[in-house]
Amino acid sequence: MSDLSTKDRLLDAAEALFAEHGFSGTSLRQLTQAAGVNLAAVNYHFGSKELLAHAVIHRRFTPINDERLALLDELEARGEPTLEELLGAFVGPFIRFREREEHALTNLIRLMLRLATASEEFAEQHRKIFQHIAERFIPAFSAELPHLDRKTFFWRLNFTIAVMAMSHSEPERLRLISGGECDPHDMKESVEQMVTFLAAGLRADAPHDSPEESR
Amino acid sequence: MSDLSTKDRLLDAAEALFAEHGFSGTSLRQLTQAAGVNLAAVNYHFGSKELLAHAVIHRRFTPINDERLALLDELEARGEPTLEELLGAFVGPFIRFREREEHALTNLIRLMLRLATASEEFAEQHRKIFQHIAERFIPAFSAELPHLDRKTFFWRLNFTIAVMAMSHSEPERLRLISGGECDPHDMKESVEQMVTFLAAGLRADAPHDSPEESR
DNA sequence: GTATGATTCAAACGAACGTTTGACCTCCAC
DNA sequence: GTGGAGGTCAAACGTTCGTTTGAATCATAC
Repeated sequence: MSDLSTKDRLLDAAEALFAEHGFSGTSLRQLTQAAGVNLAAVNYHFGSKELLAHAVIHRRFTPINDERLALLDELEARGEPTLEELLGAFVGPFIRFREREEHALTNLIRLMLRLATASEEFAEQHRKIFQHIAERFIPAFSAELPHLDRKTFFWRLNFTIAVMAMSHSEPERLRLISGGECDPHDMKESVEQMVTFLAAGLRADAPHDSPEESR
Repeated sequence: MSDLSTKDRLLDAAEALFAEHGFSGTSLRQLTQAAGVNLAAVNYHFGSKELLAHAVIHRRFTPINDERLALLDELEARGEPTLEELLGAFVGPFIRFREREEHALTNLIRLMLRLATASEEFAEQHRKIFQHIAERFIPAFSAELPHLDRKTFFWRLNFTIAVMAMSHSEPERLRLISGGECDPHDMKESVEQMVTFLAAGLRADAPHDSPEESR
């Protein structure tokens, strides 16, 4: 059927099935059958069902986050980047990944959201993956939003992450609420809409202009 | 332990456990034990594990959505509402629910997001729950954003829903990325930050000022 | 008190689960 | 060709799953 290795076929099948039916909702028998490999292959190659899920996450997010950091390096080497450029580096790698593999990212982010609440061990793993991203992007965004107090800054950064995550994890809701008028898979439109909306939200004046705390 | 009916105790336990471990990750044995009722009670009162999940969703969202519609009625009776007032009616009932029952809403929205992708039947059920909300709020928001073409309007409405859903379903990420500086459970702050951010994003000029399509 | 319907209970049903095992391939080094 | 490591395989392990059953218990009406 395919010339991929057993390992890769398991990762591909796991990515799709875990996202569709959840971690516990997917049995190793379904999974190995979908991958066209033997039932015992999961435990042979990955050690357990749980470690397979970790491997699925890491395979995808490592290159995406590397690209985000590389883009930020590039921007900062050219001088102080604009807010729009920063947002482009923040969301762009996800968009380009989706252009190459349409459904993989949706599956991946759904899986991520599900596993994050599944166990402390998963949460800790995921925290590690995004630590470098936070360390680099928080100061960069902060420098472009000097009028915001720290609290407001973090609230809005969290909103930004929410928009990104949900846009990728639940793309079909856009089609549904728009009555089919919008195409969530138009990647050029997606990044334009996201950056415009988020830039305006981030730039707005802080809600309480005379904060009693943390300026 | 409590004077609640068997039905209510099952709904409470299901809401918490489904959200924490997922639908398939929660066994009826765990669930009935947590509720302090007999294993057979789920099938006796609800018919099946799946129908119990439906009941959990409906019990909570029906009053919340009723309150959202009532607030909109009230606003429209007083004349044309501002964008901030509309956002207040859109997000307020969730906030007030969370003030009463701290963890219930987080559990509920997580469950909703998980079940939405679980099966076509679930998705259809959920579509029905929000149909009236869409029918009433879309024209109201649209009237306050006359400068937006229809496509841009729907993209941003979807972003708005994303911010609401994720803020409630993953409150702890805000605390994490802010290094503990922000309190996601400060409800007054939450609604202020959300409304300010979303209003600015919604009001921004459309990304392509000379759209070749749908004005 | 006794009949009746609603509810709860312990026990059991067959099916499916994640994991382990040991035999069996395959392929390259020697 | 012989040895051994890496990989695959069918089969079985004990456990847990959602659901069903039929008897026991409860509340209410007569």
